[in-house]
Amino acid sequence: MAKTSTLQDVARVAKVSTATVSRTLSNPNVVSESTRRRVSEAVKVTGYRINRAARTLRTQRAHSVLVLLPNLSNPFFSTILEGISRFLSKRGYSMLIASTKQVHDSGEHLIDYLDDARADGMIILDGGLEPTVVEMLENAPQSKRILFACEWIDGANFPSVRCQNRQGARMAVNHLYELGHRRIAHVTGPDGNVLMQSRKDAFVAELAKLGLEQRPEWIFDGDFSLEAGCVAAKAWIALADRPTAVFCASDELAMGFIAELSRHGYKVPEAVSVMGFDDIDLAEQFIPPLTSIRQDRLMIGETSAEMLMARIAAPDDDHSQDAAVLPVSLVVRESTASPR
Amino acid sequence: MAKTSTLQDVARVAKVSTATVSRTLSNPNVVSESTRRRVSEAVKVTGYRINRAARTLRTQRAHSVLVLLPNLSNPFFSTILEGISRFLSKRGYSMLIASTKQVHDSGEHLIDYLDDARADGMIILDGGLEPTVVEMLENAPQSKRILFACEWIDGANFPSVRCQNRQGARMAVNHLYELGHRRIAHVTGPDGNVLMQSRKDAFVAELAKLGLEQRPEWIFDGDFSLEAGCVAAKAWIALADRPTAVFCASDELAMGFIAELSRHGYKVPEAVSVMGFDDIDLAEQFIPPLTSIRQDRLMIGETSAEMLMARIAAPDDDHSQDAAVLPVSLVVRESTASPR
DNA sequence: ATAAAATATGTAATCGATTGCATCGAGACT
DNA sequence: AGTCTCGATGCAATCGATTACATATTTTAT
Repeated sequence: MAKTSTLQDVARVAKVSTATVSRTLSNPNVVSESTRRRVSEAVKVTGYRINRAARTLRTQRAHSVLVLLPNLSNPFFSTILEGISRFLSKRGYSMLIASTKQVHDSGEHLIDYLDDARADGMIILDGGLEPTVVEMLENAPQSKRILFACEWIDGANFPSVRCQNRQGARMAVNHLYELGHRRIAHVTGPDGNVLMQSRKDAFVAELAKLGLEQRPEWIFDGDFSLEAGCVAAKAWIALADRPTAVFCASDELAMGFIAELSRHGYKVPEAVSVMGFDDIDLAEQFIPPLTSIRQDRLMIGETSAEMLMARIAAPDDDHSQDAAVLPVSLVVRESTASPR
Repeated sequence: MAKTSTLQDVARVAKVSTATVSRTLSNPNVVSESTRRRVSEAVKVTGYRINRAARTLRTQRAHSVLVLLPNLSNPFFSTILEGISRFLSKRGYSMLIASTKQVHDSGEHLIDYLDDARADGMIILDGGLEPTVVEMLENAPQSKRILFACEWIDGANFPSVRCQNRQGARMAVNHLYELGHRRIAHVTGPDGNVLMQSRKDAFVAELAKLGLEQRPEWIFDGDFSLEAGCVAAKAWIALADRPTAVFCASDELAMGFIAELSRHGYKVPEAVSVMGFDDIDLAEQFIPPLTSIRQDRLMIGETSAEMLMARIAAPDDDHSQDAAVLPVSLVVRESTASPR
């Protein structure tokens, strides 16, 4: 059972120094054509694989990126990860995954991942970090290698990739308005969440702009989850004076909302139009198929990875303005209709 | 901006050798109480963080594990990842994620991850690897640090963690039988998949055992996806002589099936009882709430991580019989009922 | 033809932590 | 007192790749 071979082995076989082998591999155009061939041959013969630990130690580059999720079991993130991973693997980078909660519970600090040469950069998909953690990240010498995606931290100066949340909410309201709805409710995301705030603010502003009636009891506090959608549905049912349409801040909310309504005998969109946000895979197969605001999660992932890599490659360039805002689009399906 | 400090720095501050610092950190009981205190103090003062690349290089232990998925954007895996990550982070290990397809496309070999000191072990959630790849993995010197979870490779000798697929299928058939169904159909997983095979075999065997009628056209070829469920539903509708119940090999299949039926005006469970397999989060909120076979994905993850770590820690022990088969349970909801 | 410049390659230090071996001092035993 | 043990610590080699610098060789310019 052959131990995995090293640069030395390759050098010996190719009858050159390790320096030459190393150069052949990382900077082929500085070595002559003939040695290049000899070395390539030797690499093949020995089955050489670079030892990443050694390279990392010497170059201080881990060639890997950490992706931080609030919660690993949330399927919302899977496509984003796919996008990140695609970009990274094209560049020979690996993807580490951790959840903020677990890192915290295990007594580690987030910054350790950058500190201890495990990762070169960090993509954070969690806008709900504690202020002390945020402050630590901002003041860390590695703060330039941190990027937020989807969510972000208000007031902090990290680059971020996000979708047009306000625009999405506006599109939602206008879609419902054009169908003829004049009494429109909203189920929000979790308290304090930046996405929920953007979407809610834009929702309120758009209602105002259209001159629609607004009532406090037509805004239901939620948290993006199915359960919260159910709770909101109960609240809607309990209203004496019910809105004819509901814009939910996430597809899961909308699904929970519809599910709960259905348990009480209300049909969508006949009794009420309901729409979501995100356009997750299942939205199309839900009954009724869900009208939603689509965000391109694959692109969010790819863009994040690309921006982070650029910052890692050139940390001193001015990236301070970096903030990609990706477009959203309205996907009309069957959960919305004109009020009867 | 302080460069991150090294063992040398700590040693200097504590006025001991680097050897002593290293021992204090990794094997505290061989150093005296007093130096232990001095070193701890120095660690705190300097803000020392171990450099993992250096440690990996020296010890040949990366303290990280690679998890391989067939497809990153499949939300089925997220809870499993959560389970794996929980266990790993407890042990100070990191989790790398990659998809078999991407690794393949980027021209790398799977085994490279173990070869190049990036990961100490590998959990593979993809039973659909190409035979040449499987053969390479089997013959690699690192083959003892590979484990399959959920899916596995028939004929290969890797340890694995899986759920009781046959038992689950039996429970499904019996549930439908007890409701009074005598004409039961099955929508399978993808061709060649080990899960689909187990579930289908057990389905067929159980029908036989109960003496129920079997017809080739009552077995619909699927692939675990929503779309395949829709296709199967169309096929069901086209049948002259329809089964009264359908056992789908995955929840997504069942959802697609039900969604398509609903588009054609058929209601579940009135027109036909439908059940799934997996009990994904959404099953409960689907309309109608889905009867399913529940597998504990968190436990699959944790068990996998635990078994793999044991093999990494003691590669020479005999683990050849290792195969954990985790229990499944029937969750009855509203998508199944007695035939009218 | 000769100096200067450009190209190709080798030598050896280095990244930071671990660990086998050597050393030293203190207590135990005869 | 002399020898032996044992615990605590230090010295220095080591893991494998990269790279500044030195050296040797070839090309170009004058």
